[in-house]
Amino acid sequence: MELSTYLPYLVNRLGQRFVSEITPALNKAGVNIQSWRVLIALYQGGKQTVGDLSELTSINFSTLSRVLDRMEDRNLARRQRGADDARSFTVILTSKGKAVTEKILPYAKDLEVLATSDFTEAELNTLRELLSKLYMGLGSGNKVKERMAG
Amino acid sequence: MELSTYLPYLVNRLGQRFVSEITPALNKAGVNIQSWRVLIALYQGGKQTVGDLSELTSINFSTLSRVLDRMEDRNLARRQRGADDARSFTVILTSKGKAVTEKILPYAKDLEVLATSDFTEAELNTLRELLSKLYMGLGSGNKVKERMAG
DNA sequence: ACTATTTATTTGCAGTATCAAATAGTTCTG
DNA sequence: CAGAACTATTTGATACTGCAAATAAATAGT
Repeated sequence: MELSTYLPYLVNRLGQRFVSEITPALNKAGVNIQSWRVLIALYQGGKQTVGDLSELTSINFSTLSRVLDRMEDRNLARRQRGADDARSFTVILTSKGKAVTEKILPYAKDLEVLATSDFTEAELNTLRELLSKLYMGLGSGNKVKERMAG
Repeated sequence: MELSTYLPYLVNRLGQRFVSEITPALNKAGVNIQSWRVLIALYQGGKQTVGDLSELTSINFSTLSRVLDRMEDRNLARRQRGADDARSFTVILTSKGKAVTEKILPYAKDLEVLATSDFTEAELNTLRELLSKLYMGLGSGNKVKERMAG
């Protein structure tokens, strides 16, 4: 086990670093990392159910439920009973939520731009593609689980 | 802000997925994800101070302190006053810690192998290099912070 | 229509994380 | 070598997370 080439290790440490780099900007705006993930997901993806939001943000649905409580308390988002299916809730950004998102967005963009200033466009595209491919390859109900079970 | 190409997003969801894929194997062995990170770090890196371990595992030092408490309770690792510098503690794997690590290791390796079964060797190497390069580029005291401050 | 099953979300609870302050030990400076 | 400044780690307080069970609504089978 060579840690320095082990993908879960490489991905985890990078993710942690992204979080610690963006955190000061989030603090200034009074939101935490999870709320921020919800904010951009809603900002970009538009209103969606709690379940879809959980999938999109990779936040456990039970955790997400409480993140949404806090966001409602702070008037960043609202839940609305699903019109078609009353089991579900549709989550929407409030205008304050939108404003807060737009305040943070420049920092978030800068973070990526500056972090990749040594990258060529080709490298950037390759990295994005490989990260997506790997994510897809790890989807639930796949060969990993099958083999693990044995 | 296109979420599907935003690196912090791509990295976070992949990291979460790695965690959820390895978790069943960890549960069977009675350790959580943080303890597992410490275990492999010690297994591969040998004994080291709490601070070095925090750096290597990306676990907040204060969190790590308590993770180590639990690991000592479960006899997976031990702290030893630093010989040269008595402020520091050297953390070492116990034989039980080593055994548990070796029990989990095959699953951890499989996880990576199976997740990348569609990858060519070249793609794998590229991905690892780019992840490392990005991590290095985000190091503390760098241009990101400088520009963020302005 | 009536009960069983499935799906979406929340909640109870116990564990886990993080910030800031405290502790303990070291180094630097005069 | 005394005291100030620094470094490594722990602890207190508080907030956050996630599993499993509970709730609530939809759908299926009879």
